[in-house]
Amino acid sequence: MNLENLLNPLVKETLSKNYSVEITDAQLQFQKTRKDFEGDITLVVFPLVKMVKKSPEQTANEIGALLVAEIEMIEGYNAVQGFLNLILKNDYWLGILNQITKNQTFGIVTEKTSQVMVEFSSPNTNKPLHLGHLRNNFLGHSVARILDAAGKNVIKTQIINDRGIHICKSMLAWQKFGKGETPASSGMKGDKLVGKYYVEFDKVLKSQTQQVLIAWQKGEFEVEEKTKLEYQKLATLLAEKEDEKAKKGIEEKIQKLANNATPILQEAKAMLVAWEAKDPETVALWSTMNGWVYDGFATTYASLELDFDHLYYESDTYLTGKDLVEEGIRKGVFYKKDDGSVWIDLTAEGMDEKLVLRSDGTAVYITQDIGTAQQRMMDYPALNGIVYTVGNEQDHHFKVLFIILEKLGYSWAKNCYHLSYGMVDLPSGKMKSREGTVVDADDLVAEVVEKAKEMTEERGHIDGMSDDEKLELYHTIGLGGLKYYLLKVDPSKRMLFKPEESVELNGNTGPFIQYVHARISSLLRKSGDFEPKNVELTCAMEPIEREIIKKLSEYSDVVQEAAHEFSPALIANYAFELGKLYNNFWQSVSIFKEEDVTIKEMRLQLSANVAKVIKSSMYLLGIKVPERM
RNA sequence: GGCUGCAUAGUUCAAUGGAUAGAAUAGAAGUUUCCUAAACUUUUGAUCCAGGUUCGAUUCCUGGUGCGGCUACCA
Repeated sequence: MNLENLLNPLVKETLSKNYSVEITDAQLQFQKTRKDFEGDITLVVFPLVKMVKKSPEQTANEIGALLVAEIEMIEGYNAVQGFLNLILKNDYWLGILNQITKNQTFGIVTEKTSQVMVEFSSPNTNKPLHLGHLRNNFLGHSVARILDAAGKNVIKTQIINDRGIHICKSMLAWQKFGKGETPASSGMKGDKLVGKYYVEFDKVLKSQTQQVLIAWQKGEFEVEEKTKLEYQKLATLLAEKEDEKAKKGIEEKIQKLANNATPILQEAKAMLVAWEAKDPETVALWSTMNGWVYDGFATTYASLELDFDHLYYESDTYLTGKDLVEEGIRKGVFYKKDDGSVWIDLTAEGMDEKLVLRSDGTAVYITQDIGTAQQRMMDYPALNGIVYTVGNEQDHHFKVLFIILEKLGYSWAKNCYHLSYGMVDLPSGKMKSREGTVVDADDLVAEVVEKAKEMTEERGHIDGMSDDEKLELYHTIGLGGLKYYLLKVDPSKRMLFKPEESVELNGNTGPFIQYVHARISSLLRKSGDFEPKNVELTCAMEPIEREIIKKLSEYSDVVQEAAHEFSPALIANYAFELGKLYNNFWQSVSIFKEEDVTIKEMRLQLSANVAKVIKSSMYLLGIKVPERM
């Protein structure tokens, strides 16, 4: 029970009685008391001014006096402008502290009410994970834990994009230039090896595109008439335009046209068709190379401390998607064009037409998404919604997907939610694989762990730890810092990744919070006979202790709000604020030197509860907290 | 061009329509006979522009400026 809910009926009753009017919830606005004022909670009196028929300040004073007289737990008040700051009795807060002490799972809803699926990561199998995937992974994994803490039965999943033109590109390049290279023969991590051939493909594609363009400029066309005419049209247009921006757009279209006309891309496309036709040789190569990638991913996920409950593979679901498209044609949701391609008309929804099946009959991205959603609902009949953790460049895609699902007649479509997050930018700008500015996930983790090692050794707090324990600690600190850095920002916003700040240990960082936990652990170890028990309600308290209990009491609400907003950032901010308050307390109040046993006991309880809530909140972020550091 | 998102201290981020717009970092000045100084204290410094709604706007609405994203038979 939070303070606002507790006070609401009491205040309502008091006011109704004294002013003979019904008070609505809209009129009763509570908010947190700002820290420059004394008080535990603040009533905004502007909505009540008309009722009392006095100035805001006079209204506040009048109501304040009334509440102190009639509500037991309120000890005093002060009125500043239209704000009535209420001060509660010490024993209220000590009672809260005792409740928190008793509750081992404080803030967490343990009874599960409904089932929800959270999808995150979902990489392509043609290249290794990078920084962008890290934000996705940490976000999705954390949101899964937050929803679980808020009372949902959560299934963590991902859709592995294991088929499609992208993996064919790597396969083709390996076939052409690989000379049989394997992870075993080269000592390379599987995902890195496959990624290498994807880059290789891109290089060849680029050079062939140039050749095609040169040929076209000379008037040599070895392509379909349609392409030739299209090119000539664009070339004429380009010559006419003056505007730089318009020119660039046309140039891009020409590039794309030439791209499509290259022999190597034609080969890759043929390979995709062969794969969909289940050509044995193609399928064998496909499964070998995907196997390499999965081994590589497994290593990365393990080091990131991430896990999934159920994996879906696009190769298993895209056919369901194709079937559903057929069904949709019969239902009149989709229509077929003359060339055989299948579309949906979304102009009524203010959008364009959208392709759902290519003219060659192969599936596109959204085809399998339709199939996967259907498959999931069949696998988990009790499922009450799917959360898709995917970057905001796909906002449009998910809008379309959800409309399609609805049009296909699925009632659960309205429970699908796109957890859209902003891109991660580097100080140098956008990450671009073509320009080699992509930050590799494995490299980044190695870097932050190494940095944590250096910093920890410098401090020398861990003498006597075994080598294994030390390695684990460095990993906990480094990875914790990285996760916190990526999670503390509002997910929906674009963020800037500054490498030197991601390994920082001071300020608003993961290690700062971990340090609070390590200190309290040390304290509790030294206190020896400490065990949780009730604090006497008559115990004296410092203002900072009151602040900490107040902050602790907010944890449940923060968890609920984070679940509602799908925002780990709220948890991160909360944990940091709690840690900061505790550090302030630590600095100004002594525990072991305290002679009053009751006070000493209260301070230990307080410390133990701070450690408990920090551990719990960091768990929701997927971050471990050490006993020593 | 169309659709869409964002704009807050030097920098990176906060702020259910409410008080004197908070933190962190960078800058300046301090704190260690005491439970872990990866800490703490003090201090300098900001709402893109112009209107509108409101008792009250960083927040809502309109227009402008700047920066992203989408606008693929890519995913």
